[in-house]
Amino acid sequence: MSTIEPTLRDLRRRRARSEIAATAIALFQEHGYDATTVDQIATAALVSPRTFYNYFSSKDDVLFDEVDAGLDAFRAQVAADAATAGPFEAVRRACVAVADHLDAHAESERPRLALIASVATLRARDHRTDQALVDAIEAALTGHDDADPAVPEHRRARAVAAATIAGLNEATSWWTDGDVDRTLAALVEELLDTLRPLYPQ
Amino acid sequence: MSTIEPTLRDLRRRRARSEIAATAIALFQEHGYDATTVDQIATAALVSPRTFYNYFSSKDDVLFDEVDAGLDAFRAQVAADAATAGPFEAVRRACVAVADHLDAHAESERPRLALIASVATLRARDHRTDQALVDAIEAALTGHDDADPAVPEHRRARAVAAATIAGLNEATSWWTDGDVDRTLAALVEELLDTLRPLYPQ
DNA sequence: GCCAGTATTGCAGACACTGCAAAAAACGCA
DNA sequence: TGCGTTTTTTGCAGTGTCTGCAATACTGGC
Repeated sequence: MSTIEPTLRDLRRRRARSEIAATAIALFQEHGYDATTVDQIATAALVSPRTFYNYFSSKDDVLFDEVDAGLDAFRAQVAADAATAGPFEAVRRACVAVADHLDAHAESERPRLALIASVATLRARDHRTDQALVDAIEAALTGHDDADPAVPEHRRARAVAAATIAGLNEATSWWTDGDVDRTLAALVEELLDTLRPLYPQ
Repeated sequence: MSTIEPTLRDLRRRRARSEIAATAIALFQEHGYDATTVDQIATAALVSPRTFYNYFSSKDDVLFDEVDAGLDAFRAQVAADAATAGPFEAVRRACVAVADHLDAHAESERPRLALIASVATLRARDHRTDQALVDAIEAALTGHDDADPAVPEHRRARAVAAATIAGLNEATSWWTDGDVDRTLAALVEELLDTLRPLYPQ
């Protein structure tokens, strides 16, 4: 059992998965999320509706295909930089890295984020991700992976973390809506500058 | 047509509504939100399932019956106090007022909030309320009801508003979970003290 | 006691999603 | 190449939320 051997079956499966996702997103863009049924996605992707659920646990799952990977990267980078550069710098770098990525893929990411923002169930799903991000920032501030809210210091850290993510979401929303003609990275830098006083030092 | 005449029909209707809501919430507490079907709620409330939807637009609507009224009160109080006492004080007073109310009705509000926090679709619904609260704080900071994100000053205001609400949600969550043995009002005061540096003056 | 407006209800149907078991396909190996 | 095993795909039946529609029951005013 070697560690890396992408079986032919795995490749096949991965291809099918991304094909279904691409089909679904295209339909969402064209007709809207609610107006697109799983049956339509399946038909367009040349599989049975039941097979769709073999690949995705729900209709909205299709829009959050790569977030988990990105989340892990964020967490790792924050944790790594926090030790050497302090929490604020760690958060700043990780956030700007994400922003750079979104700026670079604005063509596809903007409509995707707009879609998420516009549908309640999708926003709910996004909330889970936000919680994970808050956890990461909190850990950078406290040095612990699990903070006890009975400790005032930890409460403060978590509040700052939550405030940061909330602010970032606002910035992302401006960028997504095209309300302001700046890169997301620039908006994120500006936002973190606003929140700077909350961080130590 | 006088302005205030609660018709007998209206009273009837209001009573039916709150009876269904009470029945539903009791069932949610006992069996959990997901494990409770609309059919069960209707049966327990002695109405047909179809009638349930005459009173509530969805299963989760039942848990957000009075929030709109509370929201209006919050908005009004913030707007009123902002002019005389400044944005921070206005926000502080309004938030503490809400917290006091929740502390006073902890018996019923704590499980209700716990329920909301534990179910994704309910949290999504809560998000709408949060947006309205952010709007209210933003208005207190900018003096305008609709802020244009193209204006840096407005971006800053909205970011601060979003950060505040996010922090308040964290505080509420600690209180709801019973992780920390303090009143919500105390936690809210503490939180706003943390966020104080973000507000003008 | 009748009439108009309102509330309640049943029914059929759309849609998301699940469990189960059969059919089809892919794979490994001789 | 052919065969048995494993995986994948699929159909089917069913649950649950929610909607539109039309019939029925009811209420309040005259």
